[in-house]
Amino acid sequence: MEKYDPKKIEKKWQKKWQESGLYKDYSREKKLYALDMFPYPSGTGLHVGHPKGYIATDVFARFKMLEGHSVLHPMGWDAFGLPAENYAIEHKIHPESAVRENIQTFKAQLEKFGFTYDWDREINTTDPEYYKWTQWIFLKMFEKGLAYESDEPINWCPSCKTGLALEDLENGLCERCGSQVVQKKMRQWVLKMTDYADRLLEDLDKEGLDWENSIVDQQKNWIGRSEGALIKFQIVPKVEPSEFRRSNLRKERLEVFTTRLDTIFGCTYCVLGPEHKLIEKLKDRIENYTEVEKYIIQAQNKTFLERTDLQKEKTGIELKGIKVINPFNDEKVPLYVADYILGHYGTGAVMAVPAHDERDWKFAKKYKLFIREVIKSLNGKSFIQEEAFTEDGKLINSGKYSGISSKKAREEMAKWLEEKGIGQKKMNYKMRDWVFSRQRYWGEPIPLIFCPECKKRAENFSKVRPFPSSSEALGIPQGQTLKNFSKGELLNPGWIAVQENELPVKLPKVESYKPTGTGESPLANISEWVNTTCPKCGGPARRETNTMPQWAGSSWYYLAYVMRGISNFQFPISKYKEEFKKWLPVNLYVGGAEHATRHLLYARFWHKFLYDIGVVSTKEPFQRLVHVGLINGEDGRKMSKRWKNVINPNDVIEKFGADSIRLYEMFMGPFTQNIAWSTKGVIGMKRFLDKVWKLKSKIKNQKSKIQTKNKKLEILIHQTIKKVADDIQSFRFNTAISALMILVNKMEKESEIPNTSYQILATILSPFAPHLAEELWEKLGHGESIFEEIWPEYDPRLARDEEITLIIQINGKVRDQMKVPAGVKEDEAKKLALSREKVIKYIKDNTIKKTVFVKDRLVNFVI
RNA sequence: GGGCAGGUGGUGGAACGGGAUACACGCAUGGCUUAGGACCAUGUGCCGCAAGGCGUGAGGGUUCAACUCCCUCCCUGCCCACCA
Repeated sequence: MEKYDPKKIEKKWQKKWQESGLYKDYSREKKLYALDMFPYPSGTGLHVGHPKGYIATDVFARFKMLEGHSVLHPMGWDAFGLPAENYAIEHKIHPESAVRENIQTFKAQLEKFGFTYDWDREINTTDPEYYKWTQWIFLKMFEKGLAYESDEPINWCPSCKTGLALEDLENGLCERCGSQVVQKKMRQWVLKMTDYADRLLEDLDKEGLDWENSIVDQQKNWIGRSEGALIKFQIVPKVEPSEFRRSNLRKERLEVFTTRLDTIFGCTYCVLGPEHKLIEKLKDRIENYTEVEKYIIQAQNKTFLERTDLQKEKTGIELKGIKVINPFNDEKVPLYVADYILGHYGTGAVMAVPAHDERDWKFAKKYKLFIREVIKSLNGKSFIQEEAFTEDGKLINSGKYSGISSKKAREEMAKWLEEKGIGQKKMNYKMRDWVFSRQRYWGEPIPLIFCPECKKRAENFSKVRPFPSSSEALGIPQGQTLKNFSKGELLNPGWIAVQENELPVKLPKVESYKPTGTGESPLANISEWVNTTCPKCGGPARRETNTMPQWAGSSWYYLAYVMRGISNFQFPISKYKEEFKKWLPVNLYVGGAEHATRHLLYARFWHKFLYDIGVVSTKEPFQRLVHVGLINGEDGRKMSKRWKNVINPNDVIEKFGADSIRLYEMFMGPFTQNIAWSTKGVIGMKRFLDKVWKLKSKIKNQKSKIQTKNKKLEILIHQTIKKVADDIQSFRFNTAISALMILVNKMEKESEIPNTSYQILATILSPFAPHLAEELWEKLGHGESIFEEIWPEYDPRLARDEEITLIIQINGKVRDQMKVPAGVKEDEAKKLALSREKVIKYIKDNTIKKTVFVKDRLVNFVI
């Protein structure tokens, strides 16, 4: 007999499958959209870790095809952004050709696995026809007032020479290159993601998503909603009574945010972050301003790392001459500046309650400030001089609120604040708006044009009708423009949207695509591209030269695959709505956990926006999300060039075949877990496939269905059909394969196997080892592909054993076992058990106090 | 410091509250062979000649019965981190 030679059969089937369009039957009633997080074609090629997720979706896709679904299973390239650009700079080639080369490498590698991709739907985020739509979505957001220009300080990476979103930092270092990030004020485009914070948070629970807890929690954590209150502390005016009226200082207030309003009677001082604007305003009144200024400069010079490193030691300085008034007890308390207060969270200022907050407690101890206890723990113990008590409890020393619970106090105090008009309940979020511009070449150009004339007009218009800055407060009907200006154009005077029919705004060719370092994108140097005319008034205007971040193109790509089914990205959007309805939401989304807080939040944000403007009809894009565990090097360390432990899938496929590596990566352990690679393990899979191959010689060609002579084999087959199906459905591939192995081991021991049994084996193995299964199928004389088959049905009665082994325990310890017919009754089982020699020996003359019987499982005698 | 996931043989790992270690790797012994990362058979948690005893990070608890549920603690990985 011929040997199993994966090299020979795999190429053959890969070619046939692609040519026959086997995967492109999209007409079936049942539909499934299986999606992988698409790769950055990075230049180093794939290592064996990358395809793990792709194999899983492929197994799932093939399984669903066998169950009669039309399956959409596409693949594409996320090719914009820093990795591609840095690679290009390093190798001194244009990013475009680098990307082209790398895609070729990646694609060649992927094709060897025999995936069910519909390559007709391949996408590439750097294709102008693709980013036309990335730009279009941005323009829609701009139009609705969700994009705004901002000069706020941003995180600047001096090495990558670009601004970074908070999400792009790792311990204060640039995630890409590890450089120290500095704060720099810069003009940026920012997307108002915080407008969607509540929906992004709540829909995680409300929309019935089938996501892993860990990822849901990470997102919730990142959004970081906390319920609290805003309180205005009046600043004590330092003026003579006669001047009081004239002074505008009397109106000066300090606004703080707290989640522990119930502790406010324990507020013995307040603290500002070094960035707080009030310091500058009160400059003249601060008696020790020189020292304060010194402290602030010091604090700002501290790098991100230093500020977090210095956790143990809290520093700060009092603003001498300034006091603020606690509205609840009219107490005048001192005001400090300290760098443990973050400028960007809440209002950048806190009321300090040292008795009930860890940080305030440490600070108060260090500077010997008064600590007043106002919350008593329910067990009454108090160690306020030893440590802060931060839990809820009962209020004391709190005027009329004394005696009530923390929870109730928060309610009532907030009500009081609102009545007095000096505060209110307020949600706060850790999540911030998305800094959306990058000062780099290799990204989508932001399709906006700056027109000085239109700026004047827009400003004049805004003067006539004062324009609120918050988009939700605008209340302008969707799509409507005022005096020809969209919401976005009025929010950002002078910035005019490129017309839809002018899209895409293509990236121009450029001499040097290296960052300029001045904070401007290299695009700024190309005057013939930058200088243009205003689409609104026709006057001279300039293009925006910033580009979009890498995350832009990946925030909607799952829609692009669907669009490719209809046309190659032509306008208008209405063309695609039906198709979106047909395929969305994505039924299965598989990818790395590292995207839990960035890509997945951005994509959900964009999807919700597209839902709001009527493009898609589901509130969430991804119905089921599974995260793939990493494959580490054989040494247990992360696979990387640095450790010389990288394994190229090509080499593995060359030696053992694609089916073996597919099988191995699914068998190595629980899918979501990180596990070290083992080439030995692949060998084991090759052995298994060899066995399956050789089993063919045992086929006894008989026509009848699973024949009854070999009842045990028949039962095992039915059990395996069920087990493999259940396990694939719940991503327990390792145990599915183990079940297949048990079946094969059993078949091996038989002298002959019915033809039908062998065909069932081939079918249920086919999602994992498609090439081998297809080859065997052909050899068995079938003209059609095995993937046109239907997943075999199992007989639920047969899937259960009819003879089972009943365990006999004495005092919970296993002492004996016996074979009995399934479904045996308690009395019968007891009688049988008690007649057994071993049982008699153990029981001797003890009395049986109790007997526990579990049907088809065990009988336990307690003596 | 917070959140999440984990801790089971020499290794990767199985196990609806019911036989701990399925399946695979490795190893050992024997066989086979024109010698290969081949194949076949048997064995393989620990102690013990055996009967038997002990075993799922540690300690407690619930239960007839705990890897599984509850409490306390230790350790590892990932994510977040002065978040008011």
